[in-house]
Amino acid sequence: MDRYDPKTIEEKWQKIWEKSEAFKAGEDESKPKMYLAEMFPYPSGAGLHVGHVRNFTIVDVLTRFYTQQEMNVLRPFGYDTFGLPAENYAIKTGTAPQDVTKTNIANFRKQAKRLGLAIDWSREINTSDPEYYRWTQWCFLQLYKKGLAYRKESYQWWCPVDQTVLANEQVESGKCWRCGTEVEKKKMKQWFFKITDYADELLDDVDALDWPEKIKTMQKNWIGRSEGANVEFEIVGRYSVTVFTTRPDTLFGATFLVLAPEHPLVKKLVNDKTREEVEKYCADAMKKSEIERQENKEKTGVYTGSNAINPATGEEIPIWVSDYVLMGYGEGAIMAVPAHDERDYEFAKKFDLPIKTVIEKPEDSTDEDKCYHGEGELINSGRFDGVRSEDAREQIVAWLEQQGQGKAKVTYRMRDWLISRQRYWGCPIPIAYDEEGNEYPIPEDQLPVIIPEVEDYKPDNTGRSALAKATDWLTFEMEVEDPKTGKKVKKTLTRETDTLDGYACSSWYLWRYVSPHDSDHAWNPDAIKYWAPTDVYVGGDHAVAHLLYIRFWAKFFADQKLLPFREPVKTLLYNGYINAPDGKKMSKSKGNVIDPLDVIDSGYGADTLRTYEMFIGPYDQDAAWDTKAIGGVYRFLNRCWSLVFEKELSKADNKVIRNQTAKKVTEDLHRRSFNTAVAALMEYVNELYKQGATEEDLVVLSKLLKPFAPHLASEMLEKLEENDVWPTWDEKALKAETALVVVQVNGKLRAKLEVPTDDLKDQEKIEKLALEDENVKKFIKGEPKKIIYVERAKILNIVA
RNA sequence: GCCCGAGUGGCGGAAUUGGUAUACGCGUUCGACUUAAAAUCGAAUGGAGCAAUCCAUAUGGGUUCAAGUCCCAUCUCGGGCACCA
Repeated sequence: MDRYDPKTIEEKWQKIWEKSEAFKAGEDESKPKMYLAEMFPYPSGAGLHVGHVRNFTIVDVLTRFYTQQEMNVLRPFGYDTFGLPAENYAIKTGTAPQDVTKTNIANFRKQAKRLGLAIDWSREINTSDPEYYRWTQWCFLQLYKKGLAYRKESYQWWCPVDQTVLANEQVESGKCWRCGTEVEKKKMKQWFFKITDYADELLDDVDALDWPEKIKTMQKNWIGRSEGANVEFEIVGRYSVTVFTTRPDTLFGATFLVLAPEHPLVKKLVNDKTREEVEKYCADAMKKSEIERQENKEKTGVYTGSNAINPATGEEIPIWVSDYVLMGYGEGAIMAVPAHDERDYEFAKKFDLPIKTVIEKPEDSTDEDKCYHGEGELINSGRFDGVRSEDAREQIVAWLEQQGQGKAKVTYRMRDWLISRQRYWGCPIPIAYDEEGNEYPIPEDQLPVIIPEVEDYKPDNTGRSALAKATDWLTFEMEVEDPKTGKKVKKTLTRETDTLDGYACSSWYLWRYVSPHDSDHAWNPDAIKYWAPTDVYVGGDHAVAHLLYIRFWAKFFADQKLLPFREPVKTLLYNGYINAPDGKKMSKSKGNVIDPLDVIDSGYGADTLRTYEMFIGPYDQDAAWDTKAIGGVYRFLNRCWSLVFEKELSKADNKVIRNQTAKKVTEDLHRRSFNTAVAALMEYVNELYKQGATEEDLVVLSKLLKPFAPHLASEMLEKLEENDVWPTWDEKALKAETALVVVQVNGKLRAKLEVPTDDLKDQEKIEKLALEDENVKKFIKGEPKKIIYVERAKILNIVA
């Protein structure tokens, strides 16, 4: 071999690893375990992109680092294969999604192997494999049994292009997350998971997670817990209406009520005079898209014709309808306190409604808004006058509870998780119906409900997926318990044609990895006990959706005693994107995509690509691809190769930098500072180039390099006849014989003293040396006022 | 509008506990090798100045022996939320 040849080296080692199944998770359960995973990819037709490489390499560097430290490491891999791209491709070309998926997986697997990833390939999973989705259906049934999977009719987000409903988490600024079309509201009967049952725990447990603050904040905002009260307002002569408020202390200032246009009571509150106008207003409001509603912040509304009674004052107040009140939050109705709420204030001004101040603005308040929404003393509030608003909240709620006109209430912004999709390429929901519409879960021993083959995958606006076209599959006979008589009867049933949101399939895959071939369990109880939860999970997407759902399922299955933990991911690393050289997002249409396979094949090889992507910057920040900078990394690997294969060994003693480098790289990997770890290796190599290297220097280099450039490092270790066990360092060897002490006068650098390391303890000696220094003398007139010496920082500051 | 995060050379970035600002890499310049180029190797590289030195971490203040790091205000950029009562 004449020079560093990545192609030959990489092919050689990839074959060796494949043959020896080098990365199978260890089975010796006496060793400490480490379970790492990336967010499994959706295998698109385009193959791997540089973002995947960054994501996978982070996991790989840590996998190899912990493996070299002789831990038991589990690093599996899989594919998230249900979803729209495969189905849309099938609609266009007529190829079955099953076949498209197979081809794409084969391509992804091949490409991932060319990166030299330390994957336990015996654990590969694929969410559209019937052996996998059988257990997704089983998970659904567990939730169903406990009442946490249920059907209800309500207004839902509907994407008119993809012809399916969407979860709240999949609507981004009023648009479909997949195709960008403005979503519409459609009233439909749909399946939900009752994630709101876990709202409190999901919120309370966030703080303790070793996750990025950004993600934690987003989850907290998403859950959006508000404490307040539900208050009953009697409607003159008839029913009552319930409103939610976070400010029960302002009850005396409630001068009107506002209902959302969708509120069911609106119909009953109108009279012959107001009916026409109210009905028109509500119809218009519901026709508007969410974007239109958000853009137009000018308040609109109409009077219903009915009045309510303020339970605090006994006064009659009008009931209005307005689209600034949202049906989906709280009770879909509010008590308006225009003196202390900006939105209510605007509304009152526009429609000339009374404004009554009930909280006195403190004199020192700098709040200049027209309505004061801070705290203060109550006024115009009967016997609560003079009470601080903070205290009045509790007192007024207590008083309402006594009267039976209200109670303390916690409301969440988060809604239940809508899981129905009117699409073909998803996991069928294991439910069937009789002619009366009664639900029957498919028994667990009859799973999986297999996706039937159809001719035409196209959805239509019937609200049913293409599964409805598989008539042989759609209806079947099953022995069931009759809901009225309780007797076993044979019935002809019709299957549910909705499929599950893909996020359901990915909500439990981290547990399938521990026993991917277990045909009796979704996850094997012993294996899950040893491996789970996941120690390090790496991804750059799904801050609220996926990462909230896996937490929800973990808590649910923990309650069923099926999981021994309540949080599925200990440490989350949220990696940044890799953008095009121009700083913009890479996209096919802009033609600025860097293909990682091209980079490898151009001669750089996978090791250079991996090391470059780790060196490009902090892993959690976005970075722009730099076509030139990758050459620097290639040069670095060439120098590593050259040190082992070309250069003569030297007798030079590089003990200090060798030990320092081992320590630095180890510590940097522990704190996930991959870019500085590579920089430390570069410094070390530069030093070895200058000083010459001993065999031990090279062994340490190869071992430290292996997580980043595993093929090259393996080649180097083979030549050196060494194993890859992670090097330790000698604390005593970290210090050179002499050390540099920086001398400052009044905080400015004036001299550098080279002193024997042993003298660092001796402040007097160092002071003496410093004061004798010619340059230091120039800046000191007379006696120094004060001298500060910090041994740890090796700095001496003279205050003159 | 509200809530976070960030602003350091020509560029990507480093500085982990308040302690030598600019590690490492790119780019640029010079030199060696070469008929030449590429590759490689070596050296220099924040600004001003012959130099001593002075000035520089978005801007303006403050705390401290010492501030990129802590505090206050302002500006700019990025992200999240956004009529959530």
